[in-house]
Amino acid sequence: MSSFLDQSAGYLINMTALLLKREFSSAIKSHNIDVTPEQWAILNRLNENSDLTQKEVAKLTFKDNANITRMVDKLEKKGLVIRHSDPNDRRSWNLSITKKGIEIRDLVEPLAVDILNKISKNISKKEMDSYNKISNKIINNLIE
Amino acid sequence: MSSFLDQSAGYLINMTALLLKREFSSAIKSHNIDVTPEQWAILNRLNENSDLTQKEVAKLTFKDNANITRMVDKLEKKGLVIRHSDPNDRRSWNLSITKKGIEIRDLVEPLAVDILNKISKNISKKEMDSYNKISNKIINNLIE
DNA sequence: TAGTTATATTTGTCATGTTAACTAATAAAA
DNA sequence: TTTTATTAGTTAACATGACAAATATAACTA
Repeated sequence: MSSFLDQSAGYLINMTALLLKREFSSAIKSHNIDVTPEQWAILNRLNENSDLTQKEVAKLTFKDNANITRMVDKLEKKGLVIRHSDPNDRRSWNLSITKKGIEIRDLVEPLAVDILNKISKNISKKEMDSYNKISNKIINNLIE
Repeated sequence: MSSFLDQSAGYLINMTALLLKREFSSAIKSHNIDVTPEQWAILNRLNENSDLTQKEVAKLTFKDNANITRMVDKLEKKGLVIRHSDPNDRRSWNLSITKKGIEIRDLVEPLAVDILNKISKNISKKEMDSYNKISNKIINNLIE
């Protein structure tokens, strides 16, 4: 016996995200790259925007400040990110990605693209556009 | 500057699941119910099927055996689940949900339904059906 | 039957997500 | 300017997820 919830959007969203993250992690690992998907997301933001504060990274990644602290600690230890003191506000850090950080970011990007291709199998571009549009609607319904 | 990945299916799936889980957790907490969404998922399975082993629960919930051990520990401590020794295989447990477990499960179900309604705002039934269908396709692409 | 292999669960370790409490620094108000 | 409130970041505690190793039992095979 199985619940009607098993085919609900909630269940499916959760399942999809779980499998997707598993796939991404394992792709990164199989290439012997020492970074997690979450750490990569941070590297990505810092690659796009230099001198973000931790708070700004938290906002961009929809994560908690406390998490960012810990993850930046790890990224700093690995030499992928540097904390610079902010001359205007001694409470905050300006973060920058290192050369090594950029290298790692660039190594992972094609793996992300591969996975995007993999999940799109048997799904037309039109369908995927519609899927993404509805994802955005759901996100907005949850953010409000 | 933002990456093309920000509107990719991967990013959106991840974001949707994150917000959805946050919403669910906070709904449960705001009703002062002492259970996590993941624990509720287990209660749900045991409510549908009695005498599942931990391995079976793990398979149904797509989780790790080790995680199930720990979550069942917590559910047992709270008196929501009982471990019965399996007469045919002394390695495994047969799990059953308690009366209190069923009560908790039943309290949370309407909250899950509320959230399903909330995320469906401005999305037609037809659109949502298509969304779910594509979710299933993506899941299959990831499971293969 | 003895020895090997497979299985179900447990335990430990590490990363992340959530929450609360805390520190230091800035901003606002009296 | 002194007090008060807010803000950025840190730390600690707990739950989950992934992974590896360990234990006990079951199943298989020579």
